[in-house]
Order: sequence, then C-alpha cells, then structure tokens
Amino acid sequence: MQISELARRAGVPVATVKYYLREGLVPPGELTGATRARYGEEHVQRLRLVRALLGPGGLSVARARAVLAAVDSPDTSVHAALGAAHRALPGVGSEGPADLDRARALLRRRGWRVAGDSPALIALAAALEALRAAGAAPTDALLDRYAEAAGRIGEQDVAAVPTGSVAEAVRFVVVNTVLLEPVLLALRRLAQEDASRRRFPDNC
Amino acid sequence: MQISELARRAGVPVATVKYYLREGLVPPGELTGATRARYGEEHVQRLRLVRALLGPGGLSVARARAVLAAVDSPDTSVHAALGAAHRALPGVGSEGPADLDRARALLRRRGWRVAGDSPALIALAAALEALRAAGAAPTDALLDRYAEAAGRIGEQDVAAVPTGSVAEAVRFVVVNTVLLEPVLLALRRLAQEDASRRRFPDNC
DNA sequence: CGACATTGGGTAGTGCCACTCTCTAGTGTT
DNA sequence: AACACTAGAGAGTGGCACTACCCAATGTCG
Repeated sequence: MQISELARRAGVPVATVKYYLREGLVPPGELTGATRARYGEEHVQRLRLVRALLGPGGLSVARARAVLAAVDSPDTSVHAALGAAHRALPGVGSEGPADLDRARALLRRRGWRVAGDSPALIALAAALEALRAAGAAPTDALLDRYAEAAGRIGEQDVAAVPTGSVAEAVRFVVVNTVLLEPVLLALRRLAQEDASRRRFPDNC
Repeated sequence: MQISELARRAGVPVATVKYYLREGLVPPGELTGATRARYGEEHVQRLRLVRALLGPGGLSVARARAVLAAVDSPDTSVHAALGAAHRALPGVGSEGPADLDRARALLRRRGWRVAGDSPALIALAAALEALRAAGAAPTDALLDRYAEAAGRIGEQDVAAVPTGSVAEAVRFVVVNTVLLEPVLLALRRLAQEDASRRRFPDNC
C-alpha cells in the first residue's frame, strides 16, 4: 500500500504521516523505487498507536518517540520498559522544590519499594508540593486511601501483563501505562459526579 | 504590597504576573494612583493557586480561567462547581468517534448515574475508543476493577468536602479535583513499579 | 508514446500558546 | 532634580504540531 492509502486507513492526513516518518514515530516503508515505498498492515497499526499516544495519551512527539523506542527495542526487559514509559510520561519536570519527604513517608507506610530517582516518585513529590503551595495540602488519611486504591490498580496492571513473548509484554505494558491513565481519570470524575449528585442533591 | 513584592513572594516574574492580571486569572489590585496598585496576601495565595493549576494541574490558561471563575462565582452550588471543574479539565475534545456504548454499560454495571452529556463520560468514551484503535482494548473485568477503585476515590473526594461555607466547599472541590489527579497518576505508577519489581525481579 | 496524477523527500510557513520585552506616561523617594 | 519603580498595553519570542508547497522521479492510463 502507498502512503495515501496508509493515511486514509489510519485517518491521518498524508502530510502528517510524512511528518511522523521524519520524526521517527513510524518506521519507513520498504522502498520500491526512488519515489515509491510500500507500507503494510503494521504501519496502519503503528500509526493508530501514535495517534492514541499523542491525542488521548497526551504525549508530546518527543515523549512519544521515547515511549515507542522502548516498544521497539527488542532487548528491553518488562521492568525496564515500564521504567522507560514512566520516564517518558509528562511528570512535572524537576523544577522548583518538591515534598520528597512526604512522598517517601507515604511509600514507607505502604511498604512499596521503588528506585530512589523514580520519575513517579518525583512526580508525586512535586504534586504534593503544588498542593501545599496552593494551600490545599491533603491529609495523610486521604493520601493513604488514594495510595490503597492506586495500589490495587497498579497490582492488577502488572498482573494482567501477558506472559507470551517479551516483546508482546513490553508493548502491553507501555500502551496500557499510557492509555489507561485517561480512563482512570475519567472514571474518578464520573465517580465524583455520582457521589456529588447523591450528597448535594439540589443546590448546595 | 506592590507588584514586585507580590511577584517575589509567589516566585513568579513580574511580567508574568502582569500577564495573569491581563488574562483575568488574578484579580486586579486596589489602585492607589494612576501607576500604583496595592496587592494583599490573598493575591499571593491566588498566584500560587494559578501556578499550581497551570503547572502540575496541567491546565491551559483558558481552562484555568474557567476553573477559577467557578471558584470566584459566589452563587455556585457545590455540585455545579464540580461540573464546572470537570468541564474545564482537558478531556479529549469531541473529536472523532467514541465508544459511548461501552462507557454507558460500565456505568450501568456500577449503578452510577451521571448527566447524559457529562464531560467525564465523553472523556471515558474517547479514551476507550483510543485504546480500541490502538489495538489494546481492555477487558470488561479490568475496566470493572478500575471503576471500583475509582469509585472508592470519588466517594472519598466528595465525603471530604468541608461543610462550612459553600464558597469554601467550592474551592475545595475545584482545587482537589484538579490537583489530586497528578497525585493519583503518580501513585498508580509507583504501585506499578513496586509490583513490577516483585513480578519481574531481574531481566524478564 | 505522452499527458497526468502521485510519490518520497525536504524546506518553509502557519496557528496557537505561554510567556517576555519594550514602551509610555505617570509616581514615589531621596 | 535625579532616579527607580509602576500600570497598562502592544509587540515580539520560542516551542510545538502540524500543513503547504516544491522538486524530480515515477507509475498509470489512453
């Protein structure tokens, strides 16, 4: 298939496909001449994945490239792929102070062990610091309940990883890590809406 | 206090404070002359809140303005404020198709009742559709467990709303809705990291 | 064979966003 | 009187994700 069909199949403008090719988000097609290349079904899939990462996943082109690099690299371990996905996710760059102590204390209470420079740990510390600065520091009890719910989810995310091939597992981990985030946030909002409707039935 | 001290106290460049004033994210100070205005402690707080919403909260200036409008409006009900916050959050604009049927079925299974045009519902449907397009559609079982965990969190978010004044409750709801999202995402990633370390100890 | 559309590849332009700079006229301070 | 600072507003900046255009080469159809 040629680029115009590839673009049509994936629902992306041709110019944008070319852009993704240039940026290395999509592998080049098989050249059949100086001005022809052949693309396959896997390119359609890849293009859809790219669009999902950039749109709903909320990744920038640069971060998507890093995520896809982990998916592509054949010698990644599953744990390393998860780390790569976490590193590629937007997580409040190391700007400003962060409430690392509180974040570490929370982990200790739950018995979680993570890398000392885990990007997720830094993101948590930054988010806690932002809440503090905004004058809305959450209580430990609230954080613990959040952590308990998050623990259940993370546990199941990892349990659901397929055991077939490493490559398949890596793709699963990376895609689900990124694309289930909007699902989780949407579900939280829906739960809030339902609970709010019940607690504040009319005009409170 | 003058603008330079306000900027220093909040850790924001003077030019940026002026920009926020122009954009209506921060209320104007009390004019004491043609080229002087006085700012108070509440301006420092507001500025910190704005920075938290724009940075860790991940809101655009336009969305932050909408969120803050709900906080400022004195006649908002708590439920309406939550709706305003949800509407202001980035939730995958109504572009492309969405898996509304699956989203509605999920809500039905949990017994949640939400507005038919709830932005969170649309966000969920769009996220599910993105997963499907990326060839990584989650199982119903996984979604249900996500929803159960999210339900616990949403329940507690609403339960934690203070009952003092409506204005206080509105601010609490809006700030927590936005700023606890990065906390939840970070906790999920940390739980994944811990679980992954346990399941894939070495190089799997 | 020749007219015509299409392609790969590259460069440059677009629109948006969140600032950031600069300017003007005015004000408080020394 | 000299100077630093201010409010307010317009213009400029840099980054990003495209998007439009151009070229020579190629395939296709009559």
